[in-house]
Amino acid sequence: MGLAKTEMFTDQQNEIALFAKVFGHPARVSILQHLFKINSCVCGDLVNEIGLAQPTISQHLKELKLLGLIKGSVEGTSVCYCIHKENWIAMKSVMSQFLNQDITQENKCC
Amino acid sequence: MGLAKTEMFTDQQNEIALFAKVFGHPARVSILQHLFKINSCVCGDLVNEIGLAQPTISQHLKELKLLGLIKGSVEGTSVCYCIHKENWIAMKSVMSQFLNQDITQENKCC
DNA sequence: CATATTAATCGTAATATTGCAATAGATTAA
DNA sequence: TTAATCTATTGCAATATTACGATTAATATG
Repeated sequence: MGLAKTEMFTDQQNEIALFAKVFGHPARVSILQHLFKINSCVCGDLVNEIGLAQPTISQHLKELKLLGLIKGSVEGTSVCYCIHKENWIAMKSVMSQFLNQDITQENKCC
Repeated sequence: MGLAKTEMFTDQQNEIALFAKVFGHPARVSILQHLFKINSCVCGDLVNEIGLAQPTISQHLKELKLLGLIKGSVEGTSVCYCIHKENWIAMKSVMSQFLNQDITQENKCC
């Protein structure tokens, strides 16, 4: 079906999955790393940097923006995208809780 | 196309994306949380716990196993699945590096 | 205004993902 | 061996994702 049955999971589980999904494509990982590195950006740079077509990059940026992980402001004919730091920190908190579940006890089997 | 152009990204970027992708579905998030919670498991439990059909759960388990995040051992007619702790820690290291990129400097714009 | 520049949107093709019914495989118990 | 139990696999339908050419929208510049 291609459609996840989100209604049978908790809000927290769905939120984790949504964040993870957006990181589930190397182009978006690359975009975010680049934005962190140069600490400021325009879309055209990313097209050159990454090598996908402009509409493709634009679409990936849209998804990142939709989740609030980046923000963009118009600068003349170009758009300046950068990390939305407050939201990034909030996202990290959600993901860290998931990644750092208690791993100390011994398994009862396996 | 539905096909990511992985060849234009680094191994690290592709690895992050692969891990993230597997967390990109709430059923797999839920399965992992349940495995952490009870610290031992069989597939039948998960079918009752999560509410998806048995083949669906089995398929999600397969993906988690493929990435090495869980391991399963046959126990009679059932299979005992649990977190692969060493691999989980290794995965956490990769994901943490990505999530904890330097966020301290001020943006040059935005 | 006309043109250039840059990013967003639309439309579409190819592929991937999700979910489950039906079935097969494996193991135990009688 | 047969039946019961549990998990994996197959096959398929519905939806999602990815990528990009063509186009549009918005803003600057001459």
